[in-house]
Amino acid sequence: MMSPTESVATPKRGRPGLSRQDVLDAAVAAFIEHGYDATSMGMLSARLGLSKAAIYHHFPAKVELLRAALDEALGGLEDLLRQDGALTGTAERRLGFVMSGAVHVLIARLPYVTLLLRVRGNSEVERDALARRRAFDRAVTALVVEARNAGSVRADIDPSVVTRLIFGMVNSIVEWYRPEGPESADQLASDVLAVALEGLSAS
Amino acid sequence: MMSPTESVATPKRGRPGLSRQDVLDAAVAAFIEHGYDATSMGMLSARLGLSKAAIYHHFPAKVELLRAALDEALGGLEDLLRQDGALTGTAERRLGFVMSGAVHVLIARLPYVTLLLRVRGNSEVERDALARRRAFDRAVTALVVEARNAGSVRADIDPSVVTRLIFGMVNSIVEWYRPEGPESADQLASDVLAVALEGLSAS
DNA sequence: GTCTATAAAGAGATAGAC
DNA sequence: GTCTATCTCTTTATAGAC
Repeated sequence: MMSPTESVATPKRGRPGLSRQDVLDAAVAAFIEHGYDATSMGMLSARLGLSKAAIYHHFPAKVELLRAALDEALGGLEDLLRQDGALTGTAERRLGFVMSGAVHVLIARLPYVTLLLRVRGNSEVERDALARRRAFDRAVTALVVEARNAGSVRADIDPSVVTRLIFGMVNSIVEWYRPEGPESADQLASDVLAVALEGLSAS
Repeated sequence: MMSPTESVATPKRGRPGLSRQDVLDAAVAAFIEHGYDATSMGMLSARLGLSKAAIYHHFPAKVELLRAALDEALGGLEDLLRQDGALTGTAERRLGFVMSGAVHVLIARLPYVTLLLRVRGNSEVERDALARRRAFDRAVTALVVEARNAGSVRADIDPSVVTRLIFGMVNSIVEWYRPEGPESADQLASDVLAVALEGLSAS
């Protein structure tokens, strides 16, 4: 996760010396609470205990904070589709891998994915993110269609409706999951897979 | 839905004469696109072809537009819990009634419910709405627990996790459902019930 | 790496005319 | 029922000192 040369950022050198990552994390938390547009640089500077101007040393504009956050979320999802479990095996197993993997990505990058799921396309950066998200959705729908053709997914409901419902369920986890809570990521991923595949009815 | 005296609003009397409902609908559409806080009175006035000041004739403050919209959504959900199908019959049938009914409320009041689901509690009005929404969630969770004790809902997963996952699926419909699309509300409600109860696996 | 000061634009809301 | 004009505060971003 870190380049050998420790990259460009200087985690601690000035006085307080906030890192680029510190600034980004605070910004993402604020964007989630108030929405990106409604979050002012003044609110960020208050959270960080920094002047507004100092933030511009780390990021050249407000929108670059958003871009960095969304890229973090999308990178995780796109990596998932490139992994072995998403590419080899039966359609059913690949679909299960992607569903479970999406839960893990969502939890591992919770604030970034939360922000991604709230983007509505009100700027160029947001529209770019939406396009990448749609590409991910299309890949998953293709997987559902494959599994359906193989006879492992129910054929009485439109595949894109099934995909939307299942990923609606997965994505809704950002609304309530907290890392300090009782559920582990593995447990939750297994619960999601169980409910998605078998439903909530008692077997 | 209409009082006998046709209520206080004057749908058409001045010159263009926009009704209170016209203003509210335009405001809700804008709040959904940009978020409540990020929507300015100037944007609303531009959408309506009206001056900013004219909006204050219909609503005394920006926050009253939000209050009216959220009340519309919450009223629909609260009514649902008071209906006969939610109060009598087996726990399993009551739960099914509420799930299916929630899909119908969501579709019938799509913009209002969409707005409700985006509220984060950043003002008194939003916190009041969240409290009413939590009360609805608690009632549904209680229904899940009942159905589970009766043996009709799987017991291997925490009831509140099951409730959250299922209503995450239901609520996600606001992200993509369009009334002009191919799916009818009845069809979608039946699809949701099928996936929620039986899962996506081929039977 | 952080600060103060500032510019230029836009915010919510009100007054008072018609 | 809608308008113009205005008040006051906050917005993003920059300049330049330390």
